[in-house]
Amino acid sequence: MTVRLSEGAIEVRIWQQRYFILCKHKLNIRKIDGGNGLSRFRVMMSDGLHTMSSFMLSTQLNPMAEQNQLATNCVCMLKRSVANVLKDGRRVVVILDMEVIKSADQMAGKIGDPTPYVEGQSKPQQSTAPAPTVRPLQPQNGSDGSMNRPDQSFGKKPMTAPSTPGGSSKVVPIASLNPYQSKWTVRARVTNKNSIRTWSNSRGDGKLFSMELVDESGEIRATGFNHEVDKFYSLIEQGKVYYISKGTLKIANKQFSSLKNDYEMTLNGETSIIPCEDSHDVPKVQCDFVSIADLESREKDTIVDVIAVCKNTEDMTRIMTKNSREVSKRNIQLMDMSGRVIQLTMWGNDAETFDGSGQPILAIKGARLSDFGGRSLSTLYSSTVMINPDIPEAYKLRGWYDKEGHAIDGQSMTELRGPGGGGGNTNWKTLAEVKNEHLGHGDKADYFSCIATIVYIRKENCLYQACPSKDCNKKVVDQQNGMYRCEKCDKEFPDFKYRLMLSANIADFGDNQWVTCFQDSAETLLGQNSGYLGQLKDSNEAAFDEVFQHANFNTFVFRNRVKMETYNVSLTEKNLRALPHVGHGGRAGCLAITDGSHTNFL
DNA sequence: CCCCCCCC
Repeated sequence: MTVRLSEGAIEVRIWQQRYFILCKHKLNIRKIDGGNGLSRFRVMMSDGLHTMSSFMLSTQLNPMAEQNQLATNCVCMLKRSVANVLKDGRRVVVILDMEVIKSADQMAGKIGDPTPYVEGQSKPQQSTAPAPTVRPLQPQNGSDGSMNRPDQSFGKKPMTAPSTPGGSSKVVPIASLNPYQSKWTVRARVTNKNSIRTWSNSRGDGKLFSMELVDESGEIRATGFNHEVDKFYSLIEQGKVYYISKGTLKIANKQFSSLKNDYEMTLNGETSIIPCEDSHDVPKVQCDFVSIADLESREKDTIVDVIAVCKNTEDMTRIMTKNSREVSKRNIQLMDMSGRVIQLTMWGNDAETFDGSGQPILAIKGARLSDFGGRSLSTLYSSTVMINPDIPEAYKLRGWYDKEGHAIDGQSMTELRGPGGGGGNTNWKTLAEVKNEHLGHGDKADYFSCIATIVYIRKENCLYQACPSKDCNKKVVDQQNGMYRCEKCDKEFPDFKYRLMLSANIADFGDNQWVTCFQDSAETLLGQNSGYLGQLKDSNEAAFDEVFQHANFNTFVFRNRVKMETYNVSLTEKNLRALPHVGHGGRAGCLAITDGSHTNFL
């Protein structure tokens, strides 16, 4: 079986759908702009007449080289590439996709007697226009067993860029963007636009927003900082299509993005963004849905796309994060055609506004898989939650659920813990075990439940004056002029709200332990709300004391978080000392009350 | 140049 190389292709600079024989490849150790140490392979190829050594493999083709598919004398067909002239005039062809159609051992050796191609040495075929004069070669069809996949080059129909301020740069597919080329335009749909965020760290501070762009070739994340936030943020509408020209491309940090692209785009001073009106052909979000049943075998913390029926919606709750921020949270249960169920936690605005009535279909792009309760999902800031999306998978699921799925309970991937959760894996401990087993001494907090009796509650400093704003519970400073200042909100208020932080000593048959109870559990323990207690404290000390007396010797089921914590013990010494403090630094979330014979779940 | 993504 003979192979015909694309003789002359190097000279006329036509790469796509052309056949080359590989002369050698080597690891290029030079780091590219913004590179993070990724290997880059440089390849020398011959078209039978000439050799050219300035082919680069895009990083997604690294496995081909690493797995030794690119041995000398194998024949390659270039499917997609981007040609590029560097500032010093050298030409580089970045190979985005290629196929080895003949391995080296199928070949007798090199083909022809090629000589190194020197720019300008041969008679130029075209002095000005780079347009091809040779007709495209037909790819060899399957007779030699090679696959004849359709060219994946971009766009079936001709694409014309609008006259952009920077001149007419060519519309290119997102998949071809790379750090070597700066003059390009993509025509892309904004599938996810994140709100403006500010940061402040040792390297400086500023603001940024990011968005996700999609065209039919692929997707990429784009970020604008500071000046570009002012310039572009308000122009961009999620779901709309834009011509975006010029931006900086750098290696994507996969740790923070699930998008299928090796690169990310940064909008810069050269960037232009122009709305595109006729845009129906540009695809919407691209998802790679994983069946819920398959989530069992996926690694924790991976980012996945899921489409499922919202089978059950729990009420929204507010929780306190470790950094004392209060945030809205809502759990829902999702089921798909695998018949399996998984819990999804949504946060913030998503949690507040979600309406699960009518059991909608949810498509979530970029949810994070957690191992909580076995397997569960959580949305991230970068997740896209689509309700009843207009895609075939959604209609299929709707039909399935209405016909049969609704009757299935569905085995859950998420085992719910704690009293009332139905799961049998509550981490019951006696207080002695908590100490002996050094719970809370690890990197992460431990959680345990116990049955214990209140033996003492400190009433000193149990109430504090907190910021009255809805989502802030920070202690305020009394300005002694009728105003109260919140440092966190950087505001003064004419009022405050009372909140509880209670130290209680609890005991079981073998030991006792100090625990800290925050607002909700403290109110449960005392049987009064914090506002009323605040009033009592100022108006009727005897009644206030009575509440604490009354709370003593009641028995509860406590659900606790335990974590060794450090805090400043002495401000009088010159050097602040941080001493470990075996902690009740956690939350004694009282989830249930027992009177010894009954257990009443709250 | 970000990269926070929370709670059980």
